[in-house]
Amino acid sequence: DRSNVSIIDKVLNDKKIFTFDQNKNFILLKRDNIEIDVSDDLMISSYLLNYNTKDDIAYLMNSSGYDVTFYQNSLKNGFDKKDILLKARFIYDTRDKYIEMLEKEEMLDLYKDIEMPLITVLANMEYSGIRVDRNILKDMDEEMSLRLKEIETEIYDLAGEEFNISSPKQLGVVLFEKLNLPYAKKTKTGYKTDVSILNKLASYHPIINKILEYRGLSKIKSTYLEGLTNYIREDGKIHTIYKQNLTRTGRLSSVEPNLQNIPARDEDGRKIRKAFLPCNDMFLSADYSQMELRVLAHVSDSKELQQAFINDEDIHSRVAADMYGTTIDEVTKEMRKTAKAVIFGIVYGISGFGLGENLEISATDAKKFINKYYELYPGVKNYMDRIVEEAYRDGYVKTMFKRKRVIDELNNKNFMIRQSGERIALNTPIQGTSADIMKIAMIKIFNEMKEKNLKSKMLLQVHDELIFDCLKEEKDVLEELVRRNMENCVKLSVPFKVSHDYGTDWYETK
DNA sequence: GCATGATGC
DNA sequence: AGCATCATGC
Repeated sequence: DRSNVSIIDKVLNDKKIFTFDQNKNFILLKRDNIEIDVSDDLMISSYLLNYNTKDDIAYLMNSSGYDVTFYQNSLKNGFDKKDILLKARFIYDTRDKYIEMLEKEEMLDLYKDIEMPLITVLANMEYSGIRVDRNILKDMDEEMSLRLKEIETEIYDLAGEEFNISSPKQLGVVLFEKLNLPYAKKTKTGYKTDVSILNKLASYHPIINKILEYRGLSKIKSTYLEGLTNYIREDGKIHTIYKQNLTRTGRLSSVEPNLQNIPARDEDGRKIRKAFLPCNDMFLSADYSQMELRVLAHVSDSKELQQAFINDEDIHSRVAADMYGTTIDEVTKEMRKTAKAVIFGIVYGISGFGLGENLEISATDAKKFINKYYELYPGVKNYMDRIVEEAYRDGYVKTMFKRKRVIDELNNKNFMIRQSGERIALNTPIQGTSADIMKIAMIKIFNEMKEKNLKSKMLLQVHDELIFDCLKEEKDVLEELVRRNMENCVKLSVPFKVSHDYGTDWYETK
């Protein structure tokens, strides 16, 4: 009921305000040009403290003895006034307790200096939205329908029968029983038919590449061409929602739609980006290069890795040269690719098995690469041993900015699950610290843009990348401001490097 | 509602 | 192999 909404800012003007989900409040009130200054948000504090709150305070309250209606049910059956009062009372009554718990966990700074200020930044990005041209998507969709129809016919011809290509179950039967192809691997429900399996089969039968193409194109059609169109609003824009209380590492997630997984690598898919357009003159995109590896170099205090970044070397080539005992100039594409896979493995908390799968070599050979890497970068090895030991001792790990993640997997009876817990312990401080730093950069950039009264807007965040809708007269100021804040908001033992690009659509903005 | 498989960093 | 979201089949 918005009939009395205009009195809200008068009533709340000089008060301290505690909320649950200020982002939602912000966007509701923004329509009436009301901006209130919120001091505490229970959804955020409970998230940092590892409570399961989702987007509904009912989860939190009902797990401590209340019986309030879940938001989804209230939407269906109407809101009960008593319920609303109970929730408000709960927010007010528990505020001090939650602040105390944050302080005890050393997360008060994280809460006050990062997560609370970030709410406004995200709400503004969501409110701005990004312009998407539905006609571009429609044209691409029509072309895609034709291509899919063609491929479909070719697949039926090659298979000698018609079947549902989108059903992994039916496809498995065709490939492994009818065509008798090798590498048949079972899942619970049938045969595995994912990319890695199909790639191995490509040289055995021409149907395989057609299936891979069909899978890729139908993903583009259903999720992006059709999916995105459904989210274009009256204003011609897509307004994604950033979830600030979901991931276990501190990253954001993006939903309805997810704008953090718009195709980038595959050329066919990448074309989707042509439909994303600026409202001002152009997009500016700025991304951290090798963010997680730089964070690893810092948290592990690996002098060798740090030196490579200080020298601004191509890190994958550097590691390849060291691993194979050559100079950087002698590194081949294949050597670099292997080194890159090993480095990824390190960031994800390596196992010989996992790396072997990825490189399609035996686990034993993969383990040799890993050992070689440890020899070259003893600091990284020490870090990995230390963080796993600490995780077993404490039951949790923390990021550089004290974000905490409890790892229950480490107490599991199952060896595989404990191993997975060790990988989580290795990866979370790296991924989480990167997320912390990106959040700090976003807040600084947002505030400085506001201070300087810039009309350009921050629109999207994709983990290590920010996208702005830029006015041409603000181009130079914005570019300098963004780079300076991203590179300098946090000082590590290695420099951060930010690269940027401009474009009149998102496709052009490499 | 779960499993599978596509997409991103 | 770490962290995610969405579409589809069954």
